[in-house]
Amino acid sequence: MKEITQTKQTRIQREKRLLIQKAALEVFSEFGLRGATLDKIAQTCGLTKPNILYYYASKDEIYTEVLKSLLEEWIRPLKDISEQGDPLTEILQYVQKKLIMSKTRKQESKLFATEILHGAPLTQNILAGSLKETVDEKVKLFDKWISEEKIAPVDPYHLIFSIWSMTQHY
Amino acid sequence: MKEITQTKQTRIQREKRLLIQKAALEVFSEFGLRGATLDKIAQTCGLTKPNILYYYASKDEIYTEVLKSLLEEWIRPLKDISEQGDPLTEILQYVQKKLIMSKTRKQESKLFATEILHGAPLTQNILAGSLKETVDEKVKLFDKWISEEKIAPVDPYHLIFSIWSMTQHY
DNA sequence: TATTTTTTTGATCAAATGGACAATTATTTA
DNA sequence: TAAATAATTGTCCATTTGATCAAAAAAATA
Repeated sequence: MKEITQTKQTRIQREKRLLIQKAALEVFSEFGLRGATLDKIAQTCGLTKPNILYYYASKDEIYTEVLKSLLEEWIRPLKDISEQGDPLTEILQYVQKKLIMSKTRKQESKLFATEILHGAPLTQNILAGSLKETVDEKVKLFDKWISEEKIAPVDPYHLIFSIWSMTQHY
Repeated sequence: MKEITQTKQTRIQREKRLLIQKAALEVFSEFGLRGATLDKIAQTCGLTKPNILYYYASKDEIYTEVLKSLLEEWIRPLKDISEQGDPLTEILQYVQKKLIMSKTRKQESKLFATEILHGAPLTQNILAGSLKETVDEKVKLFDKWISEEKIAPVDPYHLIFSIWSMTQHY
């Protein structure tokens, strides 16, 4: 059965898919989308190339999947900034979360940064939607905080971007 | 004559080499080292693939050359920070220079950032030497300024790195 | 202009790589 | 345990791509 529906996944399917994703993250983050080969991924997870293609239709599909799950986790800290909380506390918490992530998750960090840098060849849809939406939402919140004189009057986009870029490279 | 000595370059050699470098920068910055193909570079500059290989021995050699000339120009602002000048003025000038560069030289900026991010596959030697040397030199200068209480006591590495990462992505 | 040197290109190659597929093996289910 | 389904693999293919080379064209030089 080529169609793998999400309703009933075999134990093996779950295990192998995870195995592939993990290996793919490793290889993609080191060599990039085009530098990574199915052979390398196969070798990394100890599977055969055709076996990998039994679980994923193509290399691009693996890449997209890895990036999608990565993305969700990666913008969560931004999403977590709450309107209810104290502005300074919220922002510092965000910085701290991002710092921890980029320190403990080097591979993910690198892959994410590369994607952003290169305009996300395959992810533009995902990124454009999810990320931009969240950013825009938080920009509004920052604007509100500024108008209430709770934080200094800075360009909200610039603030988010600054934090992002500085916490990205550690 | 395969050996192209730097002593006597033909007019054509000078022209074509520049043409290739320019096209290569364009293609490399968009697709990365492994994503860029000789065909794409050839197409971009309107030459034939074998013709390009008449001027450069390999794709890697083109990449290295492009990056080498890029690098020199790119760390110049950091080098320009002078011990004689006023600390704050010097640092702000550096920020301004970097900002202008990353705004007007998007391709270079992207390629440089990608290199740093991925540990500079082919450039490690160049980068390790030239860049690290300059950074270390300026770190010492910052330490001196701090001990003289001319600037706030921050981690010099962190300061340089912060400025770099923030001014890199515009 | 004749000769030499440089430049260009068409044809071609070998290696790498993404992917297809039928056959085989393992696992699940009836 | 027999049948059905899922998982695995060896083999093969088509395309891409970096690189070669000999021959032709262009340019420089004597």
